[in-house]
Amino acid sequence: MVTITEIAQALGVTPSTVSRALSGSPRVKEDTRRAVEQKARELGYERNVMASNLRKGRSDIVGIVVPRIHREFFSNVIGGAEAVLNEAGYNLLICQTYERFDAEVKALQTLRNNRVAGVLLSHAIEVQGSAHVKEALSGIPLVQFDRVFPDLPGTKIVSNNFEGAYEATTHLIDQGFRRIGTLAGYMTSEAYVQRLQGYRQALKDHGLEPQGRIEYLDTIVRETGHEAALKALDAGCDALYSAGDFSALGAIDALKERCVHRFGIVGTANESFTALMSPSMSSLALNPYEMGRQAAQAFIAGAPESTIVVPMELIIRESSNPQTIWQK
Amino acid sequence: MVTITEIAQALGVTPSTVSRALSGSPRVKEDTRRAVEQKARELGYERNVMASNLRKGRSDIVGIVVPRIHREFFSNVIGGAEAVLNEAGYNLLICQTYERFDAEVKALQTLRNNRVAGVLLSHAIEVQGSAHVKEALSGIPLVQFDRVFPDLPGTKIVSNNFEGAYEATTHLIDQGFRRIGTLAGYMTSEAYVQRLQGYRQALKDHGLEPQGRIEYLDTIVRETGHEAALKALDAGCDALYSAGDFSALGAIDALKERCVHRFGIVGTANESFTALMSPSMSSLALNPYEMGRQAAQAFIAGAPESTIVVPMELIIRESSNPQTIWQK
DNA sequence: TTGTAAGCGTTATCAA
DNA sequence: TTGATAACGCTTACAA
Repeated sequence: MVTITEIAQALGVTPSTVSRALSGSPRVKEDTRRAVEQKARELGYERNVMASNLRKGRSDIVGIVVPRIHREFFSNVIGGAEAVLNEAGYNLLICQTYERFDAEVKALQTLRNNRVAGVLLSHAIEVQGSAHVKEALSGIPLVQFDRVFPDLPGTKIVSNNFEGAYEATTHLIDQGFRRIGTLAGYMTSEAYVQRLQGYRQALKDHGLEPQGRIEYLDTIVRETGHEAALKALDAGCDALYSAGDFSALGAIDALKERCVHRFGIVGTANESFTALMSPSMSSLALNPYEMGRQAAQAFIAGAPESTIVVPMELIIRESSNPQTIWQK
Repeated sequence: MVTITEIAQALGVTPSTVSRALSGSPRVKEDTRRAVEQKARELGYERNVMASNLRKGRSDIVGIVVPRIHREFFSNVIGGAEAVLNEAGYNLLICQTYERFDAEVKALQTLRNNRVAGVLLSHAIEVQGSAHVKEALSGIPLVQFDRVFPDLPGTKIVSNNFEGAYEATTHLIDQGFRRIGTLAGYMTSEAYVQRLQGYRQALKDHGLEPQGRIEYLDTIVRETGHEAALKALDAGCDALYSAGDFSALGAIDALKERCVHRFGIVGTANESFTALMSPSMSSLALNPYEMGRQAAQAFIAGAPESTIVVPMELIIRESSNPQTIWQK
């Protein structure tokens, strides 16, 4: 492995000069710089990142902590962040928590131990408070996205969940549905809370506040969506706004089992399967690639205390059309 | 940031002793070790990984290079590798190539510059030869998986593509289909070549070698699958074995457009949308989690020159049933 | 069992 | 514009 010392010896200068030349310092004669670059290429020199990082006291790695990379939302956030960060000379170290609290703790410790330059974080569902983050990341720039804790420092990147859910619910009302329930996700997450509030507000503004409980909490996966939808059918619902696509998928399972007529569904996240299903699923699309870009930019810009809202977009497909026939 | 020197001072010993105590060396008195561990906890010490790595000449990061993380195959490989590597004290640095050659080159350079302990690699489709890998990774342990170059050193983890494609094609024959085409992927990749050979062998063994060309190369995404399927229909095919799920999806688009009867399709990879579609898609499942585990274990074991075959499994659903009705 | 000392390769500070 | 020097924090021969 070639070092700057060897380059220096070959050229009869000191390592300091070589270091300056290679890191683009202005305090180097143009001739010298060219000679150094030439020789470095010739010898196949590559900077030892570990040594450089040690000396500089920081690494060029940015950690991103997500529940699971195979969720399209998160892989697209990663794509957006990666595009911006690579451009700026950073590398992305991806950690998955699989929605578990201890995995999130471990991931943050690992990142801290590796002295990462910053952390982009979307919390695991199991996480209820932010103490572990404060402990693990003091001094390390933090940007939260999607699932954020307001009491943590740094930039937060969120969707306009309230407005989005309001629009999705209003769309169901416009389609003629009148008893609209919701599959509401976990109330430990701000995003889900806001979607629930947007849903409620839409009903209220249209004079459709429900009799009886047709809000189903803690539904986020297919199975729980299925169970909740069966209850919703029994409760006389004719539509559901679901705060997630997978729970909406479970609900559709229930509709098909019962061969229901005139029932509307809108999911949230616009996972690609929503377009592939039959009937296809209407869904409130997030904008993950843009959220990833914004998160990375906020980190690079130095993460001032702020909240950036990335708008959602309602994608209308067959599942919110009253004419749609639900059968296997 | 607390250092071993501070711990040493606090205890009246030297940094070497602290270092030994914390890294589990046997050359330390049990009392001393306890005292050191105690004090380290007390002061909130965390090893500076950058310094440690510099001194040891290697990092505890393993790089994994994949085309795209949101493909379920790859995110599951990553999950399997992660499980094994975390257990062994390594961290995973994930790089995406988006199927582009220059991104693969850049990723390998980045990993080399970071002095990663090893690299797990599945090549981008654009990559035609292995010279760039040899150049970038000389001296770094390499494990290839799925898309491998036989001429590179190190362990290769592959699927039994020939046997799998043979089984998938035979299944279509058993279902009564007689003029079976194939959407064959890119012949620059061993995996696709072997699937094509398995398909051909199955036809041959059943006396069904086709008249005319019904092998469609370079089909891997939905659009090209759609185009190829239209040609296959015009060529009188009554079934298709597709070496990928996305191209099979495009083919199904074509079947639905033409409202075809009695047409069988089997895809490859068992992406989760295959189960969600209607009609659902039969698919030749890979075993990505196991492949990731095997790749990581091969790296840890020291990657001898060998090839590990992970078996595929045919998942039979509606698309290969002659009774299935194809309509929108 | 512990201490001494050197050095991993780079960069920052100061002086020339 | 360049050089000398020290230091980042840790590990590891070797010596005691």
